[in-house]
Amino acid sequence: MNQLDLDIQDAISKACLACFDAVVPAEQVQVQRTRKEFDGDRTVVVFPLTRLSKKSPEETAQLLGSWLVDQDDRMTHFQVVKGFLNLSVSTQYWAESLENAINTNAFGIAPANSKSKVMVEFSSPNTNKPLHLGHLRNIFLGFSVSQILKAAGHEVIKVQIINDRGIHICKSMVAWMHFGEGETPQTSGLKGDKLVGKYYVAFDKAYKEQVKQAQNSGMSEKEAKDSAPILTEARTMLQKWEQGDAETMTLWKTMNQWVYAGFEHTYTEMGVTFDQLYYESNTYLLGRDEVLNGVQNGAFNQREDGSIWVDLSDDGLDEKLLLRKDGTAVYMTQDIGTAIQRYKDFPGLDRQIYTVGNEQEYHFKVLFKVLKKLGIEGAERNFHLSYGMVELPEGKMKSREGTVVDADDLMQEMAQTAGEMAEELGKTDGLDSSEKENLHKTIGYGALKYFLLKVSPTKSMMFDPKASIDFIGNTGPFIQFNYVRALSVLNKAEGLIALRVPKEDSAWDESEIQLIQSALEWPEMVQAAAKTYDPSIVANYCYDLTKAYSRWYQDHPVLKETVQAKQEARMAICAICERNIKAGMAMLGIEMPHRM
RNA sequence: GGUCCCGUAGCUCAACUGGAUAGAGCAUCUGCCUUCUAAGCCGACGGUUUUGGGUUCGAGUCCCAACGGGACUACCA
Repeated sequence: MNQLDLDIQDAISKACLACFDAVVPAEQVQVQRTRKEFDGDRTVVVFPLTRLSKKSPEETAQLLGSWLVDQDDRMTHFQVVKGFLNLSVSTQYWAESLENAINTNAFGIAPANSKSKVMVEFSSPNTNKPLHLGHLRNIFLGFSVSQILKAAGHEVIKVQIINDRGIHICKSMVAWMHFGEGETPQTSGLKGDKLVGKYYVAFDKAYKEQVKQAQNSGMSEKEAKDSAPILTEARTMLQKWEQGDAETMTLWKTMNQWVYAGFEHTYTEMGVTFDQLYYESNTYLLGRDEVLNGVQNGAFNQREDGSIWVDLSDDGLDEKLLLRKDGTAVYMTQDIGTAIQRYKDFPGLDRQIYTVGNEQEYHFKVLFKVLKKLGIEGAERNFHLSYGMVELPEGKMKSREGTVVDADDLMQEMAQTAGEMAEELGKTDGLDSSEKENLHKTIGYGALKYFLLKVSPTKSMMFDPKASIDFIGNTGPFIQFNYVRALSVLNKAEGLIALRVPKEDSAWDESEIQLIQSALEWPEMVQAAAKTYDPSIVANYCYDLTKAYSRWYQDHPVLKETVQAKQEARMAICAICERNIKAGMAMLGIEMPHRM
């Protein structure tokens, strides 16, 4: 909440005491921006106060209004509509606030490291197949949230846990040994993750054939599925891996390196980086001791067969397995170990944010409760940044059915479409080929990121590859385009018009005062987005501000304006919009072009 | 069966966390380039917020029920 609203709350609280002899805590006074169809800038909702004033809503509002206008010289006049007290704030106040904002370095951004240290985990891929559309939502969300938290003053550590071990990797390895003929990314010209993914598919194909054959020779389906020779091979390989067999380890390392190189390429294209990587092969054994300690402390209980469970029925959850009877780890065991390890790796870590799909909500509820039972201080502050599935028109993505939308392909298509459109509109005349390529990527990737981030994370969303992503309307490129226009004005005005904010009423019109108010809401938006871990708040703010700017831009020329004060006022509007939009889009991981 | 999400214009999404006449974009129709970039702007069309109750000055928002969609409920990861 901004200072003006706080002051109004405070004043209303005092006014209630003075006028009605009633005690109203300031924070209970509802202050909001006045709807545009009414006269005024700020609205106080007086309905809740009528019980104390013992007067009608209109009468109450009248009394409070005159008291306030009398006391606070920022208020010029007021109007009462039903139970709403609409206050008009002086143009001078808005102009001064705008001046402050423009003179503030990085307006809306809190000082670095002024708040607690947080860790954001996102992406967290398997190493047996390439990244797809679902990963894109995850990665953009996680990255954006970390940028937002940083802007809100937190120290942020971006991590991913790489799921680099297990039966799925062994499947790719076995298939490569059978069918690969020594193929490498270099010899095949394939991206490493694509190459490994290709053998994962090859495994599945061979496996299905073997199952079918076995069934044809009279075996039951279950038996056939369980005893397919190629699956047995994969299992054997997993055992060898766990024993540290040298040959297996070498192949495993080689193929994983291919995948990492492939992922790295994709992350670079996205503009995404990590501060620390965790590998499951290093962490999957962590956690067992923690669980055993928990048994000692009485936090968990061990059954007769030796398996260890946590009883969360008091928290409305079930009993949950933490360690198998043979003493081996389950997913939860590993996550417990990894979480604790991270607290050790980063002393002073306040909390961890896990960007993982909503199908794992139950898992994380359990994890946080378990951490609490283990005595981790602040475990309840951890947050599962849960997001809905990205659905395709034909239903869910299924890698086996070939309905996955590949991340690299999609990004490339986006850039290509942006290029075709730019060409058609004659936007890229005079640019060399590498400048063109960069511009097309900026626009195409911007459209994709914005599309995936403008929706609230909790909602599942529809993605139609043919129709979904547009470059006009409520889109990333729309925002980029208007940013470029603002930038263009500022560049052309440089040296001609001073960046100076005039205070007199005659310099401003109503639409400009509205724009100033929207621009001044920026810091609150950053805080709100950080508090709820929700980039869509930033995305929607950027759009709303851009839309308002674009409307205004249409009939408020800057360079051609002849009245100096008005010209300066318009310059200031362009400047603050340009800055806020750029900062907001940066938090979404979206670059801004200089022309388009 | 139990738990959790979701249901708003033909489609994709908003609605400042209980406030005023529910807003944008797409699609459809229609105007505006001799004007700082038309990937833009103006206008029109489009709604019983799934349904039925309840809470109160006031409900898309909170509570209950029903209907519809999704997820979870593995000694898988």
